[in-house]
Amino acid sequence: MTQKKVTFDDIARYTNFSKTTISRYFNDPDSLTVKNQDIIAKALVDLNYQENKLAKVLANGKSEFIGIIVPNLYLDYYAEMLNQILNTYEDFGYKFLVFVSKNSEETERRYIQELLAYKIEGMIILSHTISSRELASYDIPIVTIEREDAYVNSVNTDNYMGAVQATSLLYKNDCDILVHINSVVRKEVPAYGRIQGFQDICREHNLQNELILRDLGHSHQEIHRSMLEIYEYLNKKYPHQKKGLFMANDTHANSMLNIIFRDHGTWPDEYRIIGFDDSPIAAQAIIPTSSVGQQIDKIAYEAVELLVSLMSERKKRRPKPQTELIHKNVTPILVRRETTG
Amino acid sequence: MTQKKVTFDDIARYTNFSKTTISRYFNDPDSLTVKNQDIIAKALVDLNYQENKLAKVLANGKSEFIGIIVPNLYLDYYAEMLNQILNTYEDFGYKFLVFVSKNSEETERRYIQELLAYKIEGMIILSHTISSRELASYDIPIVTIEREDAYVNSVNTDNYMGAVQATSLLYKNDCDILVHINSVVRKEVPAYGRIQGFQDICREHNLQNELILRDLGHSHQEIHRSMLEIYEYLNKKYPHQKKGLFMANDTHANSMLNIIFRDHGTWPDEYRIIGFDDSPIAAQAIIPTSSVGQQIDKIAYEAVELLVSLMSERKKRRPKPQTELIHKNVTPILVRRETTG
DNA sequence: TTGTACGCGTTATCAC
DNA sequence: GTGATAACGCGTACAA
Repeated sequence: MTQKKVTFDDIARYTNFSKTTISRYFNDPDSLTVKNQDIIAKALVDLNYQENKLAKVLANGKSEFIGIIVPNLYLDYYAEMLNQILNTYEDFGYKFLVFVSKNSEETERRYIQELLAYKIEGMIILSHTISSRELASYDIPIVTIEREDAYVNSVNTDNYMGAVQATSLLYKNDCDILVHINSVVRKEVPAYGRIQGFQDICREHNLQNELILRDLGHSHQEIHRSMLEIYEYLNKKYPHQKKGLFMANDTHANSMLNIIFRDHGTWPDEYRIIGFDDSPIAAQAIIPTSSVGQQIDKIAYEAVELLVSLMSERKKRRPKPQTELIHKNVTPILVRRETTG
Repeated sequence: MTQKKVTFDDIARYTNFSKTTISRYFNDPDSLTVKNQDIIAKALVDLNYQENKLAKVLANGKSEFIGIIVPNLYLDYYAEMLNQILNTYEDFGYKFLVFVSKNSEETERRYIQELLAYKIEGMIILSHTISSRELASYDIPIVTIEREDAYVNSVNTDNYMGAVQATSLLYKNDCDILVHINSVVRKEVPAYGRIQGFQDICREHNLQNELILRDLGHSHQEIHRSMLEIYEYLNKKYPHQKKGLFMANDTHANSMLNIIFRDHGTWPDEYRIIGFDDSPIAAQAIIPTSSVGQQIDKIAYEAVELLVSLMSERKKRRPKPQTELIHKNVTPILVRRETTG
């Protein structure tokens, strides 16, 4: 049996104050005498009061909701990012309404409508389906993470710097040939910087290098097959040369690593390998794998912090419209393990 | 500049209907003539109406919110479970407010209060900190997943059956000695069934066996160190015997697998190993690892479905109080890979 | 089929 | 320092 909720009216009646005073007890307690504060405090426990934030929202418009759309949660990167975002509740008090979008623009639009219906004050977008131009058309503060961001605020990893670090490390490992293996990445996506960084360093030091960009598949099996093909290709093309592999992520790196290791029965000097993200798999691999570690905690915090500042501006009596977009970059950290010297 | 929102009143004025008719258009459209439906539909786009579900909730009490508390998201198990739970939005329409609890009872209670303040209709609890007895004291439908559930409804994996399958498989692999390695598990937790199942099968077939229960640590490093110790211990105690290892999860299994593989340079016939959960790591390991796969999608769906039925009952004019708790079991699926014959 | 009037639980404005 | 009273946007008897 759902017991009927006790409201400010009940408390007011119980304490012989007015509804207004009860409200003030919560929002500006110091405007009451200490004595009266105690009276109300006691009444709250006596009556077992349960606050109703929805009524509050209706009255003052501040939902303290942030909407989130993530592409999935099976990639460790997104799971950890969501984790870190949710953790910011302790710092900012915003609650999160989370949707997982499965690559359909239409469903994603539905999700956004649903979020707007719940009066979210801002959005954090990690999915890639809807263009930033369309996102910007919603009249609400938005921060994206690691996706095309031409028309919206964003926080991204400095992919270029990450690639520079990774490539330089392979270079210092005296590799004869440097290879970057990645799927086809659009120029507008921050991750494109990984390709640029790789190329720039290779050019700068005049290094023999090869860029392998193609659809590598998504399932473990597909990726494994792709890596197997590439492995054989590299062995044929660059026999007895020391090959330095800069992989697009740690899953790819692990797959390639396993192939090499099983083929040799050990970790051969002929190969060097470095992944991206510093996912758990990098540390848990048969040979702990070097990786460019994204500072997920920092990215998440900065994204929420930025969004909070935008939302706060909105709540002011005379909010200044945002004049120019903010794009923050977070520098990745190179994690050196056993797959590089 | 936040444009002021258009409400039912605006639409009513624009169409010369009353507020009530507009409301009916949304909640019982067939009670209007088709012609009038069209008029209102047109007005909605003309005025660019944006529904406000919070006002709706305040009026009818149905928030369509479900609160979730997960312990973390770095374990693949929880991430995938959350993913599957969020996906049920397409089936049931409930939105999810998610909190990550970091093992403090106090913060978890705060989270629950916050959830209640937003008028959630039910809760799904995956964290372990608060006793089911206390959870039951909240006047709201609750379903837990894979945790102590004496006083609440729950959906769990049939851990006992999983252990039976795993142990039987090792037995059929002609192992001389079966070992179950786990942390210390309380009897009240569903996962305790893994220990029972292992023991029962060993007794039944009169198998030489050993139970290693101890704190194995949480970080990758700690786990690795524990596994190393256990590996050396087993080699010393059972030299030249074929050892069948039933591990508590795939992370442990992978750690042990790597140790064995690096020690031998290949996968020796002297060892058989099987993990639990069928996490990605099981397929991505240097030797694809056999595992007892939890049907996370099914568990998630059943949990939400059960919760929805409980919440629906509540919304009826004369809800029947729940007389007895419901505990559902989902049978795990044995995934055979290369670490068992 | 449509409209009137009030309620949902809180905040905001103005008065005292 | 405290209290009336009117919002906030929608649902729902009850009436017409």
